[in-house]
Amino acid sequence: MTDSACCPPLTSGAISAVAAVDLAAVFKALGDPARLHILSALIAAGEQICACDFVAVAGKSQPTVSHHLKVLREAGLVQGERRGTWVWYAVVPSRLAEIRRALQFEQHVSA
Amino acid sequence: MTDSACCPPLTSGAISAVAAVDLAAVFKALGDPARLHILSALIAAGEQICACDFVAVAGKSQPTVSHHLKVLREAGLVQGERRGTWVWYAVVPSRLAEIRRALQFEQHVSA
DNA sequence: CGCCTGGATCGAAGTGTGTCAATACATTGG
DNA sequence: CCAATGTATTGACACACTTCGATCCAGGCG
Repeated sequence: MTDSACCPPLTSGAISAVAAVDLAAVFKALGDPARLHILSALIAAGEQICACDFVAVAGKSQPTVSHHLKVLREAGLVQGERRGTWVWYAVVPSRLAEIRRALQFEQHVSA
Repeated sequence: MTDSACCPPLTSGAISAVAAVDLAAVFKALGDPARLHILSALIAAGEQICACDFVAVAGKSQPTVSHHLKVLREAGLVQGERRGTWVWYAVVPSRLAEIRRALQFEQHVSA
């Protein structure tokens, strides 16, 4: 590294290693079209949606959809509630808000 | 599908297929800790950063960092400008704003 | 109780991604 | 023009991810 020419003392970055891994995990969960379709349907609906509908929404097989729902669940983006035979899913708005907040990355632009 | 019991006419979701693929691509670019470190450093700095610094920021080899910078570039998240021997990178704020907006997914909650 | 349906899990195949060593390209300096 | 340094590309390898068929688990219904 040519310290003399171009290098401010940054070196460690502004985000912690664990925070980076955590955030990356959430973004990775969002980084699939099928999962975005599911999430979009949930948000557009504004209410719970039966898991059985996501097969049509995502255009994927039932096991695949179940897998995607698990990923979204583990990312804290959706919540599943068993109601009799069916499982109803809902978005977790606070989680979405968190991510939006993270996306401005402490960009405290001096208000 | 048991239409009688649980299925509203959703079926197609609220986001188009192409939009889903596009958005997913951006989120995929954000879905790596090394890239988040780079982006975070850029935003925290609030100014351009020499590419040579990212090796320390990300803790990865020079080719790996170059690869990540390419991914961020192609996602429209950062911009590189060659200035003599070095290349200086800057974040693209409008792109970040776009993504934050997408994250509320047309949640026009009846305003 | 046995059956049926919705949902999750398992196993496997194919593809994509992160990583680095080696190398090529670009620009400055002698 | 050649050497030196910063950056990008290539090739290769290991690992993770998406996908689906087959199977298993759970809850209602005859």
